[in-house]
Amino acid sequence: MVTLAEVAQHAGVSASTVSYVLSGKRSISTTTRQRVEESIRELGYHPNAGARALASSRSNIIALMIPLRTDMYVPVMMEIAIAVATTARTHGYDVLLLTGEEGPDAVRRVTGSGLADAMILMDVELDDERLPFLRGTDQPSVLIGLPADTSGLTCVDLDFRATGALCVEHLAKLGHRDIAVIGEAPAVYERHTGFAERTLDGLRSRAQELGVRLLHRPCDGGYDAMAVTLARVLDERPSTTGFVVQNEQAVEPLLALLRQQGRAIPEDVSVVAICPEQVAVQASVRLTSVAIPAQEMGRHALERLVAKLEGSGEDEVVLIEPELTVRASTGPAPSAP
Amino acid sequence: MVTLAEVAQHAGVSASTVSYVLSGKRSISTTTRQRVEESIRELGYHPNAGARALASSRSNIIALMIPLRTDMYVPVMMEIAIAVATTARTHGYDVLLLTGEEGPDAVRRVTGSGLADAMILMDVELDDERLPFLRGTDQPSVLIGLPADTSGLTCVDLDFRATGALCVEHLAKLGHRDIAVIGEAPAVYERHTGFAERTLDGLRSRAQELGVRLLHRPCDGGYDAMAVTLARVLDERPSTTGFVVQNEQAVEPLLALLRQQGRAIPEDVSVVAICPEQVAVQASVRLTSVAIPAQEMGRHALERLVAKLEGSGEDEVVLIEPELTVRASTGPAPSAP
DNA sequence: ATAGGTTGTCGAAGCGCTTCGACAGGGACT
DNA sequence: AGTCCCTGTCGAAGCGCTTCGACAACCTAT
Repeated sequence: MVTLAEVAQHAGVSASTVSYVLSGKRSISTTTRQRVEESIRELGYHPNAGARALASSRSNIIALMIPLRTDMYVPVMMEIAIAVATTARTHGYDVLLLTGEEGPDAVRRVTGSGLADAMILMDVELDDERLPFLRGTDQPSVLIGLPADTSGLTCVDLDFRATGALCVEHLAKLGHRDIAVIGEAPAVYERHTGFAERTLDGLRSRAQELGVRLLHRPCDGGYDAMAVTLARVLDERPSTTGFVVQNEQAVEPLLALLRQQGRAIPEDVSVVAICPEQVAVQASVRLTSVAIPAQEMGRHALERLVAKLEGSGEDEVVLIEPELTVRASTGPAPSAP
Repeated sequence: MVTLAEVAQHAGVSASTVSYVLSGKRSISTTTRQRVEESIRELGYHPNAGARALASSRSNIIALMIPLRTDMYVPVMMEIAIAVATTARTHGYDVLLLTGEEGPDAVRRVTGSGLADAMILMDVELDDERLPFLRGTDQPSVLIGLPADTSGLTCVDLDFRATGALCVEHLAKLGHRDIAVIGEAPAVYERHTGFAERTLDGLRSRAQELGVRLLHRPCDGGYDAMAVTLARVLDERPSTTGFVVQNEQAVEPLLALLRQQGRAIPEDVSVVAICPEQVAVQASVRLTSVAIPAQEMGRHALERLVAKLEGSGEDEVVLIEPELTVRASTGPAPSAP
């Protein structure tokens, strides 16, 4: 293992000089800098992370807490995680992966040990039990998702209220007066995950404003669950011509079942999905959808966090503006016979 | 920040004693131990990770390098990552998330800086450029996936050769004589990812042994790609009655397209999938499948790695035995008319 | 020419922990 | 009673780095 001291000796300067070359915290003459850099390259020197963390009390590590639930759509989580990790690298940080399993203890452990300089939390519940620990420390943090009380917190999320509104608007404009909402798995609502409720909120209030009837049903992923849910919906509201789906695992089943019932998309029924782009374009019908900008969320979260670490970040709730892309799954409501 | 010294003072012992209580590396009398533990609790002490790493030259961190490609099935990656992370915690390790982006440099950086004690690599190519760096360091590592040359490496993977064989056997036993293999995206083969080729190997050699005709076609995910591929396959080999799919994104499209052509599953055609359990049971037909045991792979990899860190692990290739579960998508080949 | 300000470099202290060798005290033996 | 060996504890060194204050050397403005 090559050490700073060895580099210093090789370059004929003191250790502190090498350190300043590395950190740029003091000015160094060009000649010295070059000599040092040359030595570093020649010896293949890599600063020791532990020593650095100890001396500077910064680890240059950011903790990312991801859920280990399986009822959420996994690729979105993954995409966020990867966006966080790659963006972190561009700022000189590495990412430590924590699973939700440990819960609040993980927060304490990581902040207490100085393992990470800051943390990003995903899958935030409305009344998340990790929040007190976050508020109780001066370690910067960013949530992906919105809790009920955001005071003193920085949060990044898609504006799901607006997303809901957007979906209803689109369908209403096409003349649909009876809309069914196929939601996330019941467990997601039970645990009071903010985004699901906020979407619903947006859907409902816009529907009311526009005089559209709304029927919301949570639904597990897969064909069987979707079949049951769809049957109930059509039984209760046979006049339904518009669907909003917010559950990636239910999208394809819904399309298949509608087709199976002889309802053509978009001639007889229209479907709007709230899902990642990839799902929308790879589905059996190219779906009109509001995209979940996973990458953008990850990147945003990380950048806010870095801003806070550098002292310039204020607490703030960043809501990403939703965008609805019209594709082949929506069309004018069939006129009454 | 509470330090070791403060705990020691509070408990009326020396710092080293506290350290030994924590590490258990020397015997401590019960009374002292209790007094120290009490102080630790009372003061809310957490050992400083940096100091620990510096003094002991062990960071208790394991690096996990995940691919950031999108042509692989993401949930599997995620599941492996989570299994690694949770298993790591039970052994006292944390996990650092590296994305494939940095490539070999990341290996150098992490081993050089002592940031991590060991690493796990996913998405290994047959002639992976990270391998020289792995072989060139004495830091333990485990690969998930198999490169061409496994000498001096520890690898964990599903036995994809056996998996391929198993699929053919099952279909052959049911009387199918013409089998089409819908494979991963072309890019996966082009990059020489081991598992895809090994599966093909297993499929082919078993097919030959059993006198079954095999037609292999790579295929991108989604409906459009699948439609093109399927049309070609049926054109070239109209007598095809059995399908093996190794591409999660192509499974549902395949099923839908077959149905659309009026081919009933499993009466007219049989389909065997190589995919995670969840995909198999959530599909529109419950699929006969060979499961990809993501969790098991992650857990295995981590446990081998910990064994190596503790000095007892030998280099070794661990191939997980595939299991074929019969569900509703396979049945006897239709007898010739 | 001198005071004052820059700029570039160095030495030393110290971050919080682990670990080694030393050693006091108490059995269990001769 | 003396020796030996445990067991439990302590002190000190040191891990590799950052950072602070000091200071020499030079430059500029009087």
